[in-house]
Amino acid sequence: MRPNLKDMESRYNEKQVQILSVAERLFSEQGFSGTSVRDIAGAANVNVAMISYYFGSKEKLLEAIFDYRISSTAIQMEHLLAQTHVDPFEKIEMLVDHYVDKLQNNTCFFKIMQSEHMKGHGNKDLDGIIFQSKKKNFDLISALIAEGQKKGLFKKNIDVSLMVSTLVGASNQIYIGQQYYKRLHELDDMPEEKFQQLLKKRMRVFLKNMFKAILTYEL
Amino acid sequence: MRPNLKDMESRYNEKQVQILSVAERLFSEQGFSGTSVRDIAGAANVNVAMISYYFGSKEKLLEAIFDYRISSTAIQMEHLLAQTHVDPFEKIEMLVDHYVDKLQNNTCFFKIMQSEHMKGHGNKDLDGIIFQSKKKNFDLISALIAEGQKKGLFKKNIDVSLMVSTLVGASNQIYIGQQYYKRLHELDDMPEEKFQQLLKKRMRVFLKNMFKAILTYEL
DNA sequence: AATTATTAATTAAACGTTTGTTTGAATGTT
DNA sequence: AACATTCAAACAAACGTTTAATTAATAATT
Repeated sequence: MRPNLKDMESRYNEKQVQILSVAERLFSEQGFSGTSVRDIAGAANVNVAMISYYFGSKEKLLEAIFDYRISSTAIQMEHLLAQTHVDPFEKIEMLVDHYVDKLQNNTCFFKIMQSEHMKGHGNKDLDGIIFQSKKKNFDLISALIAEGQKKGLFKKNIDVSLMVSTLVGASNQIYIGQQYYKRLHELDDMPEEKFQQLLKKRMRVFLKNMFKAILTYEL
Repeated sequence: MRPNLKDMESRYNEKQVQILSVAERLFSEQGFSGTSVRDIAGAANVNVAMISYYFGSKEKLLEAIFDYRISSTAIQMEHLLAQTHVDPFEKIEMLVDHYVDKLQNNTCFFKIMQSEHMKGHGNKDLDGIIFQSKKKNFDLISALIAEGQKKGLFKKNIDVSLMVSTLVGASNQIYIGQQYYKRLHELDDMPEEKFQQLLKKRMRVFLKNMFKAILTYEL
C-alpha cells in the first residue's frame, strides 16, 4: 500500500517528497526501528547522506511525516463539523465517511500513528503532537454530542473518549487487519480494487449503525 | 506496566521466565526492533549469551512469548462459550468481561500482538499463529451469534468479523491510550489502582451496551 | 552574453557505535 | 565423570551520522 503523495508536494521538493513517501511506507510496514536509513535511501533511489542533509536525522524525518499529515487532517475535520445547518445524525454519518476515507487514503500514516501511540513515552515532541491532535478531535466530537443531546436526539451519559476510541480503534483494527478479513471470508480471489470498495462500503454501514445505536440505545 | 508472570512458570525455569517476562515488557514498550538483546539481558540480570542459549535467537524468543500466551487464552475462551445453559446475551457479557480482564492482566502481550499484527508479513511462523488464533475466535463468536439469531434475540445480517474487530480494536485502543484518557478527563491525580478500576468498570459497561445495541438495533 | 563567485545538491567513503550471535574457558550440578 | 549453566570476550555485520571532495544550479560581476 503506497502513501498518498499529493498532499506533501507543497512544502517539500521532489526529492524530499520521494524520501518522505518511501519512509512513510517502510515505517508503516516494518516499524520505525525496523527500518534503516539505508533501506529508505535505497528504496527512494537517493544517497544515504541525503536523509541527514534534508531532515537532520532519522528521528526528525519521522517528525516531518507527522507534522504534515496531522495538520492536514485536523483542519478538514474542523471544517466538517462546523456546518451549523446539518443535523447531528447526518454529522455522525459525515464523520464516519470522512474517517474511513482518510484511513483508506492514508493507511501507511495511520499505521505509524498507531505504532507511536503504543510506544508512548518515546519521543516527547511526537507525544505532544499526538495528544494535541487527540484533544482537538475529542473537543470537536464532544461538541457534536452535546448538540445532539440538547436537541433530544442522543441519550445522556455518553463517554466521548470511549466513543472516539471505538471509532479509531475499530476502524484501524479492521483496516490494518484486512488481510485477515479477506482470508476469513474467503475473498482472496476478488480483485484488490473490488475488495477495497466492498470493505469500505461495509465499514461505513457498520460504523454508522454502530454509532446510531450507541447514541440512542437505552437499556 | 508489568507482564503477568504466573502463567509462564510451568514450562520454563526461573531464569527463562525472568527473561521472557522482561522481554515481553520491553518489546511492548519499545517494539521488537527497538529492543536489543542487551537491553533484555541487562534488565533481566542475566548474561547476553543466555538468550541464545535458552531460546536460540531474539526472533525465537518472541515466538516463545506468543506461543504460550496465545494457547493459554484460546482454551479459556472456548470453555467460556461452550456453556449451553447460558443465554446468548449473558454470554456476550461474559465475553466482554473476559476480554477486558485478559487485556488488563496482559497489556504487554496485547501490545506486542497489535504491533506484530500491524507489520504483517514479517515472521511467517507468527503470522500463522496469529491467524489461527483469530480464526478460532471468529468461529466461536460466529457460533454464539448464530445461536442468538436462531433464538430470535439478535438481528440478522451481522458481520462477525467487523464485530470482533470492533471489540478487539476498541478495547485495545482504549487500553493502550489510557494515558490520554487520563489527561483528557483530568484524572491525573487519581491513584493508579483507583483509575484502573474506574476504567475497567466504564469499559465493561460501554462495551456491553455497545454489543447489545449492535446485535439488536434495527434502523 | 560571458565569466566568475556563491550556494545547493550529490556522492563514496569513513566514523564510531551498536547490533545479534558465537566461542571457549570457567563454574555449578547431578 | 558427565552434563548444564554462566561468563567475558570476540565476531562480523549493520546501524545512524559525518566528512570531504565533486558536480549542478544560481547569482553577481564584468
